[in-house]
Amino acid sequence: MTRSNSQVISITIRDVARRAGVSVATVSRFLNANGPVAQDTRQRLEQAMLDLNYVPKAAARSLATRQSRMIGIFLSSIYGDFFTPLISGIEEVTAAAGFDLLISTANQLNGPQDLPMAMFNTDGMLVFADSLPVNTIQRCYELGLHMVLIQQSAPHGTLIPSVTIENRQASRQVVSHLIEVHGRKRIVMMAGPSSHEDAQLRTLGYKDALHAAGLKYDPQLVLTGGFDRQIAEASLKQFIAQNWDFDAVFTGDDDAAVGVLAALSKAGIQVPEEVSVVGFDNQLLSAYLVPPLTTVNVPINQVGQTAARQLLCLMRGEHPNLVTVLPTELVLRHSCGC
Amino acid sequence: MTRSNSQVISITIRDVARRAGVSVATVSRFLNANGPVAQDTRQRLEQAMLDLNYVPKAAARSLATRQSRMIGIFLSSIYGDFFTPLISGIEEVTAAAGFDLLISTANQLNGPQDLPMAMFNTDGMLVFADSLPVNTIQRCYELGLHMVLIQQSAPHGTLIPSVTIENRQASRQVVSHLIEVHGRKRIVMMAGPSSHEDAQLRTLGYKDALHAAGLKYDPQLVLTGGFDRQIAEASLKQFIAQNWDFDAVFTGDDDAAVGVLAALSKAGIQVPEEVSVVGFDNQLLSAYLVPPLTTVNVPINQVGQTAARQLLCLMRGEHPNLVTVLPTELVLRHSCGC
DNA sequence: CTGAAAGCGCTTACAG
DNA sequence: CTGAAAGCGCTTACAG
Repeated sequence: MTRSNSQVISITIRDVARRAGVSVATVSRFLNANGPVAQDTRQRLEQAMLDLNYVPKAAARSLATRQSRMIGIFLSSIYGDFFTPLISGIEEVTAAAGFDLLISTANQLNGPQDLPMAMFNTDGMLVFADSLPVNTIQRCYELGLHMVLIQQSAPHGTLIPSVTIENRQASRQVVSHLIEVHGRKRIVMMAGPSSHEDAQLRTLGYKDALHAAGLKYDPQLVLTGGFDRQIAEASLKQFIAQNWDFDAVFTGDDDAAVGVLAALSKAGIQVPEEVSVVGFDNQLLSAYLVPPLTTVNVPINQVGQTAARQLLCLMRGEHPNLVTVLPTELVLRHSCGC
Repeated sequence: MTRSNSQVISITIRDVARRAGVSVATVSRFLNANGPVAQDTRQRLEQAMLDLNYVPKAAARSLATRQSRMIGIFLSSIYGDFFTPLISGIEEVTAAAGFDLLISTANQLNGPQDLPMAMFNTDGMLVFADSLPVNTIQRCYELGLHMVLIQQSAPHGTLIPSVTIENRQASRQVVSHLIEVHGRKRIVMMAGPSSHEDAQLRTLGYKDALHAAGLKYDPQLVLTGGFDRQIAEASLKQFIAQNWDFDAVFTGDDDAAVGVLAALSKAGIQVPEEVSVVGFDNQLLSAYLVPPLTTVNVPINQVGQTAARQLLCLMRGEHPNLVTVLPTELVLRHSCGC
């Protein structure tokens, strides 16, 4: 490993200027296409950069422009099939606008505002539900940081744009489907983390459906799913062990549905013959489950795109939509009985 | 949105110095703990920073130190349950060392070396198998960029550290299990992308096992799985439609196994009674499949950690291990017949 | 169309 | 233990 100590010789804008016989100002103008440059000068510059293998230093540029060209994403976790399409959607629009992405899972909050310092050096940030305490969000807002909330509405007193989906309506719809089409009456709600706004809304939608059908709401049927395979499996397993009286399960998300399906299978309970199962999110995996999962399509990729666009808006000083609610769609497969 | 135009008033090291009644040099020393600072000076500095809400500008610091404190990760895609634990493992060690992560999926290669320019501004990069053309890797090496390869060995003529796992051996082992324990003889290989070194090695391991058992290698049994649910499902579906003669499937990775299980289920073929299925990777999901998947555990998180550690080594000018091969382990569940 | 010069906000020898 | 000053590599009015 003799090369491990080798330093990359740093080519600067001065080297390029010298080789092309112009000033650094001209090189800069050419680089940023923000000023006139004569045709033949262009040629020489192009050549010089190629010859020298020139790459502008981001740090110097940031310092001069006071922009980092980076956007931060705050996630509660990087795990889960949900985040991949979300990040992917975000990346599509930020990359097109020339921004890089700094991804941070909320595990090391060390800045003066309980934020990783790196975040202060981004041009804006995208904050996913529950990844940051509400008062931290508020302080960032007061400091004037640009940000957009995802799957969470703006804290009281702030005007932070947010992008969410029809959590409550869609939940009501899928549960109503269970009741009306499949005649289910004892429906278990495998609820997500109560601190998540979307989890709360989905549980409310479940109650709405019950109410609309004149079914009584039984708190005993509401279990802890945690948006998590393992937690959901354990929850249902325990439930099955002590009770038998249910004919369907609505899980807060598809991940929980994976756990529910596993628990049911291990207990020898037939899906959908004995028990219907429906999820939420329409993650890529859901079509491959056995049986294929009936769920609610959430345009996750689009959520990411939209949030990124609103943030870009904000950064440009334009007026983004304060609230965006994206539509969902019922995806009927086999696990409900269809 | 009156605040959208508001500028964050930028507090600099000079403001802190002024308020604490010292020079910027002293503030810097305090900040970086790389020089003596009197006890009472410390106190005043601490207070001043708090009062002013001071956050050092990363750009200025980078420019002065010529270090970005960022590490780049190059992935072919961000999709798949494989990458999450990988990134997570990487993050654990880089975060502890004070580095941020810049994640790049190889879709926009625009720098002079077919690399996103942002990558040149990192202090080092982690390159996952097949995310970068070999000659790009070579050029980066020649430029003296610090990097470590994951699941791919160093190109000829280079001394780039790489971190891989026992792909060939483990494949042989799991296929042998199918043959010896479950008496399988017509084993389909659902191969990964042939450009992936690990996919090639897994197919070699499959052949090794056949050879060792005295079974003849039948190229017709090698299908295209692409490390992908959908591709694998389509491949097997077609295979089933025209042929019936197989009693097991070894998939190049667990994702492909998901597709295989789906195809089998739709064709009404019983697993493991009629056909055994085994995967590779031991992704989180595999335990939740129906039936639970027999697979090979790959310490993905540890692969990430190790690669990150080697990179940190390289960046410090130390001598990292040129080749690290991490051990795997057979995970027996129900899909093979156990 | 082009250049000289100030400035962005840090760090780092060097002197004291 | 502390400060003055140069330097990191860009960008951006301003003048020509």
